[in-house]
Amino acid sequence: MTQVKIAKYSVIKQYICQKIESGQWPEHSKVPSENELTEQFSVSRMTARRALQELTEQGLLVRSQGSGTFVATFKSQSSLLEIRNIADEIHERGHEYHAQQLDLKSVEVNEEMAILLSLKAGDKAFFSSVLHFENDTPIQLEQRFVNPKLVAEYLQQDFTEITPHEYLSSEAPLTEATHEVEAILANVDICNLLNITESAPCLQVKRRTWSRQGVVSLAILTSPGNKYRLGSHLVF
Amino acid sequence: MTQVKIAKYSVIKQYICQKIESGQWPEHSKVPSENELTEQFSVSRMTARRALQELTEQGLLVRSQGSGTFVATFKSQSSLLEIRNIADEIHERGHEYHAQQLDLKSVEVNEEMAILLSLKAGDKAFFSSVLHFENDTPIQLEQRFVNPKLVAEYLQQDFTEITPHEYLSSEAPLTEATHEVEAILANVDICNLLNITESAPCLQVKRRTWSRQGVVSLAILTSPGNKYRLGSHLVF
DNA sequence: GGTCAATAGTTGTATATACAAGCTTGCTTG
DNA sequence: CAAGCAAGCTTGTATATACAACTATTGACC
Repeated sequence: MTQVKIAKYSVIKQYICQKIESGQWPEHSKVPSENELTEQFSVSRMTARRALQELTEQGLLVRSQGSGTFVATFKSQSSLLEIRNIADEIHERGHEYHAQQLDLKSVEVNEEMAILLSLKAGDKAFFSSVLHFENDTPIQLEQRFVNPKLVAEYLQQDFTEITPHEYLSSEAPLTEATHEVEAILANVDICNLLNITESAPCLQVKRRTWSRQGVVSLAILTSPGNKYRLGSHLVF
Repeated sequence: MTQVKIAKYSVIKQYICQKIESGQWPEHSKVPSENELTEQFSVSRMTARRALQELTEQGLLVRSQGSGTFVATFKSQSSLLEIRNIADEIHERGHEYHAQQLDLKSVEVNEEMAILLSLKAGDKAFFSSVLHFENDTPIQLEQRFVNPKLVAEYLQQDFTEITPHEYLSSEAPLTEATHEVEAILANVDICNLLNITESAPCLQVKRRTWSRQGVVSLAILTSPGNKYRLGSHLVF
């Protein structure tokens, strides 16, 4: 029996992450200062600092000399990869953006999707489908499959201020996701939705998140014109 | 006149980066230990450590308790984004990989490419084109445009152990790159090269690197079957 | 009431130290 | 010669301390 020693700074990181993930510390809220954490966990300031420092580098926190440490916003966290937030980009082009909810139902999953959602083939999954428009031109069809275990949690939400799709889109901040990008020819139904000919190539992005397992997103972008942009960062 | 104070750990980072970028410290080579940097720069161990630590988090170095710190390999650096290194993936599928150099010539650039390469439209650029095969099936056409200013440097290389295309592929480790992914229908020439029908959709990835500006890569992948995979990482 | 300065609190940088944990090397010992 | 142990190096964790730089608040003064 080997006792795995857990580093103190790692315990503090876990603590802070749990607070953020559970929503107890919302975006922009102030995080305990280095001195407060020092007292609370009976560690030296450098140890407390290390926890805050690393979480800042991971994009969960934002620090400002003189003012304090704060929970980062979603936007600043998802600097690398984002299928969905196309609204900003469209507005930057000076165009109007709006979305239309198409489906919100229960469907039987096929074999591949079953594996991705930790289900058995034929099981029911929650399905949400939204069409995104740029100036009344449909540009992206987004489909989302959700493990029904998460739907219970979903139904407990108060939807007066948030749409169902928005809730399902709001993965936890601690998102580790894998994306698969593929060029496809869409089927008839999708072509009609996106108002394109059947020979037009489309970009399909499949996204699996790990922190909130059981959610798979599928985005189909019309092309050409719609590009999936990625930036990697390496500066200091 | 304000004097900008430069942190000591930052100076050490710059020093190490310069050594790696210039090739003086190749992949896998050992980097000075914390104690050596402590003496060399007359700083405390914690300051030297911070430089190594941050460069490790940025993926330039790899550290191993007990053995030392080493320059990371390309592979471990490009954990996020890589157009080109499909060979490994093909081998993992148990298939054979090989590549064929098609072109290696000078071409006039169009307006768009001129901007990307900091040239004027009609200027000459260096052009390299390589076809990648999986079990004798062409799966990816890769085209590379290079600013002629870099070609001088290119010609000074010793090509006994490295092919021209490999050299042009070996961007500096400090790569900040932007990728644009798009679904397209390839033109006749490319369809012939990739041995696909003209109605088959293709995935086009355009990559611009910033650390070695003046290189633009264009990869065209046949589809379906070829996916462009991305992973984001957030673990501790 | 408005302006400015002092102050307290915050993060940023840097040092010196100590011990733990893992790897490498070389020497001892059987 | 081989096995194994010990020494010495490396990085990892943690503490205590000091000062710098920046911010927001407070309070005094005009």
